[in-house]
Amino acid sequence: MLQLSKKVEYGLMALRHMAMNPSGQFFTAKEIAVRCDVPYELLAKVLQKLSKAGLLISIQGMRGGYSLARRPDELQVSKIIQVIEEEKPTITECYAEGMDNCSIYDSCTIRRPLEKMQHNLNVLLENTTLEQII
Amino acid sequence: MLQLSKKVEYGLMALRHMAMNPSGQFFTAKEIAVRCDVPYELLAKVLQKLSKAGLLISIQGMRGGYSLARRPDELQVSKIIQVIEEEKPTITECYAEGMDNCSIYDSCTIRRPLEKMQHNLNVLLENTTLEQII
DNA sequence: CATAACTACGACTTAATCAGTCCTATATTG
DNA sequence: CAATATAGGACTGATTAAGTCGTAGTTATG
Repeated sequence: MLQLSKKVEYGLMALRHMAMNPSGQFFTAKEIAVRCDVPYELLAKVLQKLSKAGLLISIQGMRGGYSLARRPDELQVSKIIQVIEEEKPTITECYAEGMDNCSIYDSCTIRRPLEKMQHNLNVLLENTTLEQII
Repeated sequence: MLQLSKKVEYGLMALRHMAMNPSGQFFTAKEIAVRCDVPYELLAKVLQKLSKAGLLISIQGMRGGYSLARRPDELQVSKIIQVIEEEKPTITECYAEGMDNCSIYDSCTIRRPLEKMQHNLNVLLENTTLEQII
């Protein structure tokens, strides 16, 4: 309940690992997986998403790897979650997907009231940057 | 991701329904289920938990039902979630269950850094009361 | 130019959790 | 004692998360 997924956890661990080392340095997925004791295949996909979204720079081929594309203080946790999960973190699905996916959309009595809570969560996740969780 | 469960949603809807009517009034599970357009059996269990935890007063038997045991402004969302889920809302399992349930507890590099975020979430959920989501 | 060391990406399997249903017991009223 | 509630255990099905596998494409280097 309200928990981060393993993918997000692994992603944060990897990003933290990179942020703790001199900027510009490149790391392979395998190296990070070993260091963070995390399943390689899963981590690899997470890194691919982060790279595709422009949060990481990737270099293919031998001597390739990943490197942070932004300064840690510019990297919001909300953005990291959004990229990895492919959707913004929402406390209830209708905020993300609208009425089409909610069978009681019209009769739902808490959608509007919960908007405040959602807003506060947004602020919290936007204000938390990678730098703060190093 | 970071979403409330249906049980919590239904619980909040039911509590809101009660809070919007004169205090002291009793409601049956069936009545609330119909009004909120929510599965009766599931809702019934949620109400039982809330009552067992002292957030609701229950009266059994014919002409029975549930009533709020506290004022809406005394009912924290964090408490409601905790009762329904039977655990405090945590962004990562180790905060709730400790090292026994986490295979990488020792090597986990983000547990301590994330404590700030967890703390901020706690504050948010504690400061949001039922009154505010009416 | 072949090979080793990488990223990229889709398909698949398994595990875990959540949502929902059903059944029975117990309490209370009239 | 019949009707209407809460109480609660057991079960099934649906959905999602987690993890695995296979393969293709890219690049440095001997």
